[in-house]
Amino acid sequence: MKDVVSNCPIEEVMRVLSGRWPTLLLYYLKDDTKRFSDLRRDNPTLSHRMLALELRKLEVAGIIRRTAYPGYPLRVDYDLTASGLRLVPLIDALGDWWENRTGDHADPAEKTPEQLVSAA
Amino acid sequence: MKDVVSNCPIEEVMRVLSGRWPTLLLYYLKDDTKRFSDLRRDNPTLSHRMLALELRKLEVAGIIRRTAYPGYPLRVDYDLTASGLRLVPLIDALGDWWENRTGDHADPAEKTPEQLVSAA
DNA sequence: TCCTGGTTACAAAATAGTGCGTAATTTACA
DNA sequence: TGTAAATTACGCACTATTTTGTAACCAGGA
Repeated sequence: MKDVVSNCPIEEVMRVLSGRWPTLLLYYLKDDTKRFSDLRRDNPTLSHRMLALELRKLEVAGIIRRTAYPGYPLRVDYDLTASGLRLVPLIDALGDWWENRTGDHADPAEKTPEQLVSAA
Repeated sequence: MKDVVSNCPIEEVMRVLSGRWPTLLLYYLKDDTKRFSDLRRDNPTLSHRMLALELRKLEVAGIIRRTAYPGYPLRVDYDLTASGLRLVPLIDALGDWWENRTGDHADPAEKTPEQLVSAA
């Protein structure tokens, strides 16, 4: 089951946004235009292969724009598209939610679990 | 580099939400309380093992609540916590963004790419 | 024996990292 | 003047690591 076309927008966004790198790259590109080598320097734990793959994925998804200039040495710029920019606050909202989420999974039950049992 | 503690909330949410199942489960539990076996029936492509793993991950993250009743046959209910419910609209927003994102990655450049080159 | 909700061990599959190759021009240097 | 070396953004093949699936096992009562 490789590429199941989902027709569900949420499933599709998540396919693009899942993983460590997409949101990270989003943030590196949020305010600036960056080059491939800039992004690599920005975080060394991201291999050039992954960077290339992720950048392409985000480009195809219309989140970032790739601008290649002719001549050598090569030169390619990356920045967010208008859509990409609109995505940023949504991701921020997730971050805020995470920070402010209550620990209500540990609270004194509101669902009459009189016969509640501690997990196996 | 196994479990890098990120201190970045966005990185942390994405670690929980990444993959096919988290958001799907969120939707199955959005309005109803479900049992393990319900969720399995709801979508057969999710293996028994993965369901157990994902449910635990979401529980630890405070997104869903697990309620186990004593006695056999076993009986365990799952539903969203208050935090989990608050997460739903944020995920919806992502879905909306995806559906309405413009194809501006293909538009007539607004960034003077006079010497633009088609990608390799 | 079946039921439910797991867990574990092992195998298979998907995903990520490493290192080499490449292109066209400039600079380095003898 | 000729040539070797560096530069940048990848693609590719091979390997390492991680994730996921499969199947078997458990508990204890009906």
